[in-house]
Amino acid sequence: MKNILIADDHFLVRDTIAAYLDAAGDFKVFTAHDLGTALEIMDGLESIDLLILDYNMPGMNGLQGLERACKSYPACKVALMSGVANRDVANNAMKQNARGFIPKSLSASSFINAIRFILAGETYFPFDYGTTSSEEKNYGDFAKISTREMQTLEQLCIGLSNKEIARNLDIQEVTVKLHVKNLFSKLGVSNRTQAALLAKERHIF
Amino acid sequence: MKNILIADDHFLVRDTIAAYLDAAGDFKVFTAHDLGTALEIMDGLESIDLLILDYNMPGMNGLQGLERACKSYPACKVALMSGVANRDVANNAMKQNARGFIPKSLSASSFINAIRFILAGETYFPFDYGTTSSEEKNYGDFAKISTREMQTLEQLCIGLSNKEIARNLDIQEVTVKLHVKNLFSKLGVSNRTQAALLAKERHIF
DNA sequence: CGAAAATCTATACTTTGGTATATAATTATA
DNA sequence: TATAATTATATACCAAAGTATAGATTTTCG
Repeated sequence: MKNILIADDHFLVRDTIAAYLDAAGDFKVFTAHDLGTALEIMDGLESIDLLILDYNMPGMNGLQGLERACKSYPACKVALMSGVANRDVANNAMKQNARGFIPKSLSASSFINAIRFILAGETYFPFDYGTTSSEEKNYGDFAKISTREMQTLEQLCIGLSNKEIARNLDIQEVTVKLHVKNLFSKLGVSNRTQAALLAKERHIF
Repeated sequence: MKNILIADDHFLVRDTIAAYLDAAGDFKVFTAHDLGTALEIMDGLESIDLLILDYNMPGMNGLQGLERACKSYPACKVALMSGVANRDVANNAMKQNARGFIPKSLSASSFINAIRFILAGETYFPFDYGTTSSEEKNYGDFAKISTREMQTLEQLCIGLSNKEIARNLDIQEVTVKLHVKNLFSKLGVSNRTQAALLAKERHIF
């Protein structure tokens, strides 16, 4: 049973992956929402076998966060994960001590395989990733959902109205409507019920 | 491993109970939505140990359905289940060959116990049930949800709009609104998202 | 048959949801 | 420091959701 720590600031991405790994059975999964708390967990009781860091995450500062993690915990395998980084970033990550670069465009099964590969002591690097340095797409899974949008989604998932959400988040109702609308397009749904059902289905909340 | 057949025309009641029994582990659960299909299943491959019949269900015609089932399958234990029947009905059911009378007001754990009790060869009858013949309450679980309302709920659970539901059921939008409103009060929720989430949570659809 | 429940529709109304556009302050980061 | 993304707000508008009441039809069942 290997211990894996996933650090990503987006619930949607993080918890979906965590749930998936958990279901695989032979992993014990921990999560963090920024580099700071990730390193705190590393210092804690559990010995982590694999640390997966999101490239875009509070505290990362580009590849500085990766470097810091690699130096602080040389015994731990560290992989960089990103949905938007280009080939240059991936290459530079591997030049430091990263054991792998994981694009979020990976399928779920490929993802598991990549992780097993890295845990086995190999390094995982998709050579065909980002054929051109400046190529940047909107990868499969989800478009980036911001913190505030995620908080809004959380309240959508208990069936609250825009007015109630506004009160809870201490913002205006119009602002809630904005977040809600953006959530719809990012999730690919057309109303709040579908959004809530989708989030529940993927075990986000 | 005992075989149990639950016959109830309301998805909400039937499948919630089925799921609960299934989770208990030592039962194999079958379901039917009216007396006719229940008896068909009885004629089928599986030998049913316990048949639970809803008092209000297509084909039952009061206690006639119970009588018919008891006579057709004397080897099978038959219990009557109801959320609205009064003491008279319960008494008459026991006078026929019913092995038990199960009010829907029963708690989940009491329900399991009642079933084990009956399967063990005893008869289950709650003596304090319906202290007065004419007493009729709205019992715990759910108020009766009609066929049409259930169909509406099903479509709510995939996030459809009233207009879309109306088109699918080939009725007017106002009618859908009526069903939706009735669903809310029966489920104890205040909007369609909550209704969908509740139904999903209880694994109805 | 006759009473009760379920189903359907109509009209009318208020509230909420969802879209659009524009503006601005804040924060992150190259 | 300049640029981009996030967050927030305002105004305005239309569509959809939800409530209420009343009437009509059909089904169910004693």
